[in-house]
Amino acid sequence: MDIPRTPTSDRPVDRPYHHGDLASALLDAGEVELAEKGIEGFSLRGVAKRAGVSHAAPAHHFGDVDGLLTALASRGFDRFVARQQAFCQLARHDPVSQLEASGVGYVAFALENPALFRLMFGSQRPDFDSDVLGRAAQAAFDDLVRRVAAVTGNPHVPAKDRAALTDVGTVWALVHGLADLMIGGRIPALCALSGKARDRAVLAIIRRALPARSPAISTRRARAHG
Amino acid sequence: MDIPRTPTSDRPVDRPYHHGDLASALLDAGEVELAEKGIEGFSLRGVAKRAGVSHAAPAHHFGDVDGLLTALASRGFDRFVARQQAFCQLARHDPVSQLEASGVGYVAFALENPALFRLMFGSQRPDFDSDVLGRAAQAAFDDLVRRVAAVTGNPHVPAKDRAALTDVGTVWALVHGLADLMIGGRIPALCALSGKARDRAVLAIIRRALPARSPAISTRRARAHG
DNA sequence: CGCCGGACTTGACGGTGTAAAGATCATTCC
DNA sequence: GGAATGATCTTTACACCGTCAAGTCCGGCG
Repeated sequence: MDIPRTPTSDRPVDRPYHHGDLASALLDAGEVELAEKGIEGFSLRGVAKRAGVSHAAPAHHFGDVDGLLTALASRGFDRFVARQQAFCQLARHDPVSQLEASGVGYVAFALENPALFRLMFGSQRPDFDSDVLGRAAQAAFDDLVRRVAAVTGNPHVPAKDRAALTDVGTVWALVHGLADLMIGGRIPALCALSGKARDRAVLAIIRRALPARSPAISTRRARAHG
Repeated sequence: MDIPRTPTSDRPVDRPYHHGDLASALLDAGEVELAEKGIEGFSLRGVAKRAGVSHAAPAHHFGDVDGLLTALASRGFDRFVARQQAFCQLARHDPVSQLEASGVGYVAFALENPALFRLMFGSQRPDFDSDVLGRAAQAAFDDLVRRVAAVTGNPHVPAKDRAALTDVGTVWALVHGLADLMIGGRIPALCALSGKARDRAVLAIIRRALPARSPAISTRRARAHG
């Protein structure tokens, strides 16, 4: 730290008393804190220290620690869908390839941001009833439903239609489970891989579970067994 | 509290200074604390209070909070495999039915013990390098590998054989993802169900992803795509 | 110019994990 | 039998945490 300071304060003199955009600075600091300390070691005071402000400053903008975590999770969902879209744009444009690419992107995001991913899917602390987070999470879910529907050709929403629920649930559960297990290092043979090799292995697993390329068959088969 | 106490102490007089089996009493209390407060609100002092013992007593037996959580996770894995076996015994004895039942048991355990499940699979705090937890977790993994191998007929271990890795990874990821998403309430249409109806829906999803009943086909198809 | 209100700091309080030292008791050894 | 020993549990203390209340700073409006 070589920022000039007044003799009596730790606050840099070139930064005004009013930060200007402390809220987003706290979000940036929070993301770093989350990535470094993990969700279990996350601390409001640590975030404040990273942003160079007093320990109580975050509460002023986010209410309490859960408020900051909610905002972080919301931001995470935005980047989450963006990451999946990035993978989709590199893939072929048929529905199956798009769904597969989206799944590989899902797993890639999780491995790139393990603590954030755990915050988004494995924590009780973010408030999913809040407007901003609720909307962000719903958008991610809608994306998935849309891509699955493009493959199956079933236009119904999963909440009402049993076959659609089975279809979406299968894809989502598979990809999500893969992401969660790999974050935790529970599949050593898979976690040992990296980069393209890892993406290929993930893709193989996704294809292994979604072998039926023609839409009608998969949904009917699921119904026959139910 | 109507337990008789000495005037100078909060310790009940009918319990000796030495508890006798405090370690296992702390494990019981820890399980309750975990279930009630969740992994995020879990506190060593809370466990000590539940066990009626001083706040520093747990550290003597488990070192620190992570030590207690490690022991709890280990116990959890034991009950986890037992729960799956219970479902298997009620199912038909062919390999496919056994694997399916095991998956339904996996999800059932997760929903019955959400916080414990999250501790076992979604937390960095338990020490999986410790002998007792490492062994318990490995036993659960071995069970899964064995049941999958019984279906595919592939005798290789997943760590060495790519097709076996794909097979086990697929099943595990699917069931695990289902469990984790349902714990988090992320699939409302599924979470709304309960009891037998829920088990049927879970079974439908498992069957949807494992449609290939004959072993050779599935593994070869996975290889052809990789 | 005055002052009003949001932005941020300071100080304090209860709760938490854990290290160190003290108290109690079962066991063993003479 | 009686003392020594060591494990078990308690007490005390400290640093860190989240959060509340009060105080300080400063842009903007009257």
